[in-house]
Amino acid sequence: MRIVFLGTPAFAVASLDALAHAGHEIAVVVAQPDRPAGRGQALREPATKGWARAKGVPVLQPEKVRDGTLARELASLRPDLLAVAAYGRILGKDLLELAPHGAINVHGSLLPKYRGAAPIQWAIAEGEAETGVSIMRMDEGLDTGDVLLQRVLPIGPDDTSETLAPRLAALGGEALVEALALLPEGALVPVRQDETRATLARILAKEDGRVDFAWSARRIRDRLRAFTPWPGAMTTLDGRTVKLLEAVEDPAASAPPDAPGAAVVVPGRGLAVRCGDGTALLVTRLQPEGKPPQAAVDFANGLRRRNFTFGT
RNA sequence: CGCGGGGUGGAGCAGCCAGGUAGCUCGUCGGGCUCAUAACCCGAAGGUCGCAGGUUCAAAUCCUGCCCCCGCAA
Repeated sequence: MRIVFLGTPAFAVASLDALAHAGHEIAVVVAQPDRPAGRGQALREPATKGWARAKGVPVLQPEKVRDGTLARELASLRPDLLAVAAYGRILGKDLLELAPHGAINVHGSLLPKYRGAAPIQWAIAEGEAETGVSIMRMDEGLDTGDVLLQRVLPIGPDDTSETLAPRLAALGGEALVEALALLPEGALVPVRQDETRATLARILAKEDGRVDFAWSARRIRDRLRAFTPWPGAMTTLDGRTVKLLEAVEDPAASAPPDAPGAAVVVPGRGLAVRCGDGTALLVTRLQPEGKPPQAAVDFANGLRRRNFTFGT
């Protein structure tokens, strides 16, 4: 098919690649505009734009998608279908109805759960044992369209968003190609989403990374995995930010029983931190503000005390 | 020129502001203790203090330039 692709980050690249390898024609890639990013605030281009440049596919990066300009431009390309993966904008009716086969979306969750911008992260944060991808027919809502096809993927106990996202993205690409093969035959049955089971995976904010040691160790670790690599899991010590990079639930619960956040050095292993509900977290790797990532044991060696309290 | 922290034996840090003695917690190696241990005791090796200039009798420390790492912000 002749496809107009809308997508921005690395997650979308897997779908692009899958479509191309399946023999579909990518007429144009539509991505979010380049944004200033990184130290020194240089412009950073979306991952999909990089892919398109490498393949010689034209790229559009409109600031506005609802003023009709984009729709007219895309319509002139006479696509069979709009394929969308993590584009980052809600599409209007003009775009949804632009192609004969409409607009098909790849979403990184088992809809209706985790609708929205950060489905992969919130699935991990909620401690899910499995998630998946959904191929859906888009409507004007936020991930509310009828589901055409779903594929399940287990979440490993040590998975982070960084390790899970590529697998989910690849699975999404496969599912998309499969759906497009079945679509013209009418072999896909659109299934309405059960609104009563819908949840929202809202976009992440920096503040989501702040750890509250009144939570259980399990919850803190789930969020740490979910928010890796961004926004991470951070706390403070003596007014300086400390990112927690790796941690496990501490069965020995060797942390001091006092206040949440109270920590003690466990020689050779890390830092045991008191959490909520009588649990403890053994932090094994962290990164102090302004310093490179380091083993928690090394961090402890640099401190001149054996116990202290995070969150201060 | 967006804001800021930092480069000191293998690791993480102190020392710098008030120049002169290389420190701390670990790791490594050797020895000891112990049923045993990531525990404890004794001893040892290992450092051009990021690089280059300057000031000084004397620079990790003061001044100038450069390189590299990182946090924030986006």
